[in-house]
Amino acid sequence: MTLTNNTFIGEYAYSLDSKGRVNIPAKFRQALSEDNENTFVIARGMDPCIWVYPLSQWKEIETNLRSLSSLSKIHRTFVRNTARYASPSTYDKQGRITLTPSLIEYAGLEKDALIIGMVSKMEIWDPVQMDKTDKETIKIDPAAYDELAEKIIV
Amino acid sequence: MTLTNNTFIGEYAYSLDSKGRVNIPAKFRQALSEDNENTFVIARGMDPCIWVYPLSQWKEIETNLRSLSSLSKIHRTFVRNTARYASPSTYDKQGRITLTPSLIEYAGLEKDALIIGMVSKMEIWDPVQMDKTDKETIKIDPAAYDELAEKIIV
DNA sequence: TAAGATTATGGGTAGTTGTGGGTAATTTCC
DNA sequence: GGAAATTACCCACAACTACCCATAATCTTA
Repeated sequence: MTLTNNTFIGEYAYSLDSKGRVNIPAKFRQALSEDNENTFVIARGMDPCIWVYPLSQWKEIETNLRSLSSLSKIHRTFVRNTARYASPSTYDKQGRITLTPSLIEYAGLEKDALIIGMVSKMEIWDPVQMDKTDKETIKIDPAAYDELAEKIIV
Repeated sequence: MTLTNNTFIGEYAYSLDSKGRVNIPAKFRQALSEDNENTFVIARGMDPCIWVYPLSQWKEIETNLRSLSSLSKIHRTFVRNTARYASPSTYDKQGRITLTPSLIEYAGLEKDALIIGMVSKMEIWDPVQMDKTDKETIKIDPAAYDELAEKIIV
């Protein structure tokens, strides 16, 4: 059952094949609205993982990037860092997208790949990196969550 | 897969041949709208790299340059620096553009050339220069950078 | 429960892409 | 005006990628 268009939740374990392809969970594919043309945009995450945006979502980011002027050094750097590692990827008849060697290396992917729904996008993790990050998460200051409480109701 | 007309993202490693030619990534060529007539305009970047605009985009820049008054010294300098080293370049049947010796020298290009999508234009870098610039990026004010990220990455 | 449909994974192939070099046309300079 | 140099255009090959098919495992449905 699909919840809402372009909304992704849940965790899936897949494998990366020798050609750098990973499956996109069927549920996520079904959640993708028509205007995305079966296409995602993969990019570097803030954590050591790959971010996967629906095409339409990425286009919004592109629009915002266009508003930045290259006269400003920090703007140039930001556009470069954001666009540089991004690449569109249409899933094939079997529902797989092809990852770039650069992103595979960045995320430390080898054989296994965890796909995690992040509501508006998804993340692809190497299980080892995920474990490591999970352990660090415990260290997060509870006060920070208190602050979050003001913004969001769970 | 082409995202939007005249929009460039991703990073590509190519080589500069003995005639000063570099390949333009096939994806970038496909993204170029018809009215550009297979032509880009190459110019000095603000960083030590070459900026490559679609012809139509460059025409807009020309319009903006026209609006700057020559009474102001900083305007004069800016217009001069921008226009001086700019030159149109149409790609050949194999998809390569020819760079000018002046720009090759400015960017410090030798054998390898990195082509980076900057959304509305692209950049051509020597890998050594790119590395150097990447390392300087660390010095950028994290607070200002985060603020940008919050605005741009939806 | 059994048959059919869907999903995850592997591999083959034809067309595309990147790179090198060659030749004819054009420009430059004496 | 003619030789030299430069530029634009063309061909060829190797590497790669997108697309296709095949199979096994899983889920759905009657």
